Amino acid sequence: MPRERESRGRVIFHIDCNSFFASCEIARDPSLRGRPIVVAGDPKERRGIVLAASYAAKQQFGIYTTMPLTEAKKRCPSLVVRPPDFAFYREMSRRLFQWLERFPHVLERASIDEGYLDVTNRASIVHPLAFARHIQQGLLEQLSIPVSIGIAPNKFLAKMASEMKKPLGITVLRKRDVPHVLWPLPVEQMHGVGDKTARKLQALGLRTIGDMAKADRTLLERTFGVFGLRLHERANGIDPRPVDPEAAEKWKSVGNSTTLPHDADDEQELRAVLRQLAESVSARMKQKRVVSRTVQLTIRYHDFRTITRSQTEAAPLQTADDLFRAAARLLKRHWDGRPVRLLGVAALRVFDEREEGKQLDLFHYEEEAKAEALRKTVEQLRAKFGERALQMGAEWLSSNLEEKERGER
DNA sequence: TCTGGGGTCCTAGGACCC
DNA sequence: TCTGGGGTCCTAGGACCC
Repeated sequence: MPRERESRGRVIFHIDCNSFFASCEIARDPSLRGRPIVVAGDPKERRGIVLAASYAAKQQFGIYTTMPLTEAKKRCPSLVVRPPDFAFYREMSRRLFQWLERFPHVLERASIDEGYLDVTNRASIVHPLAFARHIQQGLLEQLSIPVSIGIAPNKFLAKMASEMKKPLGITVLRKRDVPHVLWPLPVEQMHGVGDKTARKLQALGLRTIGDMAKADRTLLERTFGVFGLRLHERANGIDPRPVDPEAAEKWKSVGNSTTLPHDADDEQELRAVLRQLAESVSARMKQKRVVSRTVQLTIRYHDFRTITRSQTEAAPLQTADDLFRAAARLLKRHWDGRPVRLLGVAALRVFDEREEGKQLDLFHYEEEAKAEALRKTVEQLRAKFGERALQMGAEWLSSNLEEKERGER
């Protein structure tokens, strides 16, 4: 089936915003245009790394994302620094996708600043290249957001293409271009290959995307499992994934985390942070109209070792109070008392709040089934051991439970 | 120059059920 | 007394991306 889809010859755009956070800041304050600017946190609060750099900062000063702000300032003393404003970037992202929705094509929101457009059936109306230029100009004029566009027969190649010319590039990558354009590139430039995978590939003697494309499939499968097979396919320019307009609605989790201004080992202080995180997660869940039964706590210790602990509740949660209680319980149970660098709260496996009723019904049904089973067991025990033994057992159990609860509080 | 904050997908093991 | 094989749900961690 994937083959069939491939052979139909799709036309996919990958639209990628250039230095999105920095572009948003320039859109808000046009006097920054052309100047070296970065979005970065406050170094005094240990959030001092570059989240986004304008093209002037990148090209003239060699500043890049994740570079410590102190280093960036060293390279460019006149650097303009803006603190991150994620709510504003989310709003700009919303406007950007709203603008793209004017077209009748299938649109997938892939992240805050990139999306895919399947223009297959409309390609004959306007030439894809002209259409790409139209989109690029429109977004620049209407929202002051520069984008690069990759045009290819599938998502992977479109993504690789949009990376090739920045900023404001438009790049066409056909299947037949793969051997001479993609294959000479080193493996770490392939989307999906990070540091660890690149090192493993190099250990196998595979240094370029072409090496991977021509490698033995079973070798890649033995080393990487299904991921290895996918690497082999992609290296050969094959990617059957459809552009999925519902991808963004299938939100899997909503979370917030924060690095503390200093390492903290005071429980009250940590609980106060959890309270704030719970508030913001709850607000975002309400905005998205989702609820969740699973709450996850993230603790990063001073040595950067990070643990996650989660618990699934019987009934769905959404309020800040409920999220806070669940997170605080996890903290109580799993924090080992060492100084904490970062805390995070997330709602996992979220679902539409309108489904909550159904889930609750199911929950009650299950609870009733459990209660019924328990009643039966009790009847059997009574018949076997008599009333007195049953009472003694119950007393012993409840005193035990109380002890356990005291321990947990 | 000590390393942000938002996510997704995959794997693997254990509990539990049939 | 020991034990199959399939499925689902839950939990934890790792790799990766923007």
